[in-house]
Amino acid sequence: MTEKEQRKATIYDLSVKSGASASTVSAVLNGTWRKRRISEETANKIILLAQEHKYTANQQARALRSSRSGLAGLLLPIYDTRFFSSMAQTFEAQARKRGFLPVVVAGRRDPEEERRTVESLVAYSIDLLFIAGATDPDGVHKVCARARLPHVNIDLPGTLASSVISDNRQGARALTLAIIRHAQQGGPLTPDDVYMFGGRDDHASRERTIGFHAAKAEIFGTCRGDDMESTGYSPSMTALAFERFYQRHGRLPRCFFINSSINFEGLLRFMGKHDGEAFGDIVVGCFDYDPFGSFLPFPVYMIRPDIEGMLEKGFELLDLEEDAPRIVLIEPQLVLPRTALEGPLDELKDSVTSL
Amino acid sequence: MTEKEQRKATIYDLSVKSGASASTVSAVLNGTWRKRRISEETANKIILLAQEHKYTANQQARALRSSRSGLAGLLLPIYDTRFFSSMAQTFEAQARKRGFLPVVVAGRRDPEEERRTVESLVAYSIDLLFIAGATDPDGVHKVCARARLPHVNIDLPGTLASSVISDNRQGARALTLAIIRHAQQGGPLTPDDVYMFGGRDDHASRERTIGFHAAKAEIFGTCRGDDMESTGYSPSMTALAFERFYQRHGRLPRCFFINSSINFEGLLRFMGKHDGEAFGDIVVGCFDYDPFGSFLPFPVYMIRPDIEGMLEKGFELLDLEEDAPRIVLIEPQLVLPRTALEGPLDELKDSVTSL
DNA sequence: TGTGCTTGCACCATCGATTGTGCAACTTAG
DNA sequence: CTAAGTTGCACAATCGATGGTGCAAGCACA
Repeated sequence: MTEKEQRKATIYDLSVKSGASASTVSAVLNGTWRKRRISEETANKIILLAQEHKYTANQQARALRSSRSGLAGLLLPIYDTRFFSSMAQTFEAQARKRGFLPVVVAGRRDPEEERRTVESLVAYSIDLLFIAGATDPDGVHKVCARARLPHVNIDLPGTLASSVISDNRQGARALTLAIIRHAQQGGPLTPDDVYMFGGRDDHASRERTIGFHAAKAEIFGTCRGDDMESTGYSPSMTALAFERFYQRHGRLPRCFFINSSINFEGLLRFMGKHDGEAFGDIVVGCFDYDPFGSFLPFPVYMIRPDIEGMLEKGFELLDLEEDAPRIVLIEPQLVLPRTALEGPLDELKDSVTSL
Repeated sequence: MTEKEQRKATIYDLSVKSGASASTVSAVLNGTWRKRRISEETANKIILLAQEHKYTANQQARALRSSRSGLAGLLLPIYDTRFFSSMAQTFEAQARKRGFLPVVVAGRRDPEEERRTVESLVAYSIDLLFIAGATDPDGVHKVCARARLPHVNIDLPGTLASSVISDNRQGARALTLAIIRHAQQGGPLTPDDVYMFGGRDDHASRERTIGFHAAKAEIFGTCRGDDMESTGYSPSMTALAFERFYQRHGRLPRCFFINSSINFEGLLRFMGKHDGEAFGDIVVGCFDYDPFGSFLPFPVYMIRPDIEGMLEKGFELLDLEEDAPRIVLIEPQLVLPRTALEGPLDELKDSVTSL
């Protein structure tokens, strides 16, 4: 009787077995029973029964009635970047900690697809949405607003909802200073030796550009404008940019700033076609962290956005339910070359060797 | 009237506006209207109305009634490995293509948490589940069976449900042959120069070990057993294993096989503490692909599992609804050193530069 | 004109949980 | 011993979509 249930138990099954009404069972099992003045005795009996029958509430029914689904959404552009997959993992942990079931979806940097994707989340009446790196945050905002869906922007700000983002400007400045100083150890440097690749016309790229130029100005006193190649978030376009630079100058810049690990993959593709002489003495800064990237055969400084901090803050903002949108800056971390940071992997219970 | 709806439209709203009954509206909008002999005219009228009002069905209600939620689950151990995040991304695309909303969750390699996680998916009456790298696939299977939830194992086989996995043995053999041959170019090699790090007592590790030893036997004719360090899937334990080896031999093995990119991160940590002399002439094989890993300052051969192929096959198996579990092998790909493969990133619409 | 078939749709129970309301039974005060 | 308050619970409507069933109107045919 306890073992071989045919279907999943419902409150009605427990109601019959316990002699209490379904509403009583419901109240007991969702924790509102004190408010409903159910006796401790009745409650305990029902809780025991529920455990015996491995009762779990049908979330669809609960959601239908209460219009709270228990689902929390995260919209990413893509997954398979260290940055976004860390985001997914951290989001998962934090959402579950708060009692939500996380649903992570990708908009593939297509405004239309972003909106459709969010619509489909809305159809599941998700309770909240984190928008991380949408191409069109405000378009997504409108979909959310129509559905009265609480949401925050993460990492890339929108104007219509609150945003939690990295301090791109300061991070870029620190990163640029670090690579310039490192490169200067190999001999004097001119502004022309310091270049920037990647990014496009979004808020993050703009801020990083400002930080990049601010650092150059601090070191060199001045800085000309012709020191960037904006390639979008595309490995292949970035590879082309490196190739062009190489054709023009016979080498890569002594020292350069790469806008994200996606663009960094463009450098890899360039490297795949050339041998070491093309990049023997370069110093690279990348606004993103990837442990393998940190150990490439030249100094790589990286910036690790504080994903945990951003998401934590994002949940806080959602709890506050303010209506005036605001922007919160979170400081990222400068990671020195040849550094393998610990990560979520280290918290797993798997560390036990089987030998 | 079309613009400022207060709440999301329901079939009842459309029923009133169209003059048809709610059941007619429902039938029209879910495509069963021909079967119900609704006239084309009525159908068109309702479809138009639905578009005007941006109607989307409440999935909770639909799920409650029909007990099909439209959710498809993927259980991962963790996200932030290139392998699993690619898996998540590919799964997302394939699930959406098939009309499901993907829900990706992580069990963190803890059998208990895996089961709890799946229970929570069951509470949402998900329609199918992919189990990728569960620590206890058969435990998860039981939870699924109780809930009559169709499921397949991906990448790590179970005995109770069908599985789609990489051909670990052949992959490991090919990888081992590749690194040995490469290392032999630097001078003669003995079996003691060829080592294996990482993995534990799971099916994948066992098969890879067999392939590894098979390759050694092919080359050296024989092979002793003392050529492995099983460290679990933990970066820190792997780092320790490298450290121990280094303490004993004063260097790393000329040539070694790393069981996964997670273990590879252990090598990074080791490298972070040592300078180049500890690994000047090593040749490494890793059973996983990471583009940055491919460009480290020594030759790295990698195996890229065919994630797309595995998932595709997984969906096929679920469609078949066989009851006898079976195992399908998918061939992985050997990736030569210094190779930046194209990936999902390249399919994005983002390639346009803003300059 | 009556019988029987088809067309086109409406009615209504149902999925499982939530929640406002009602009301016995019991307790306490006067 | 009665009125007022408290305790402990049951009842029933409801969320939105689905699908079995029933039935009127229209038509063909004898």
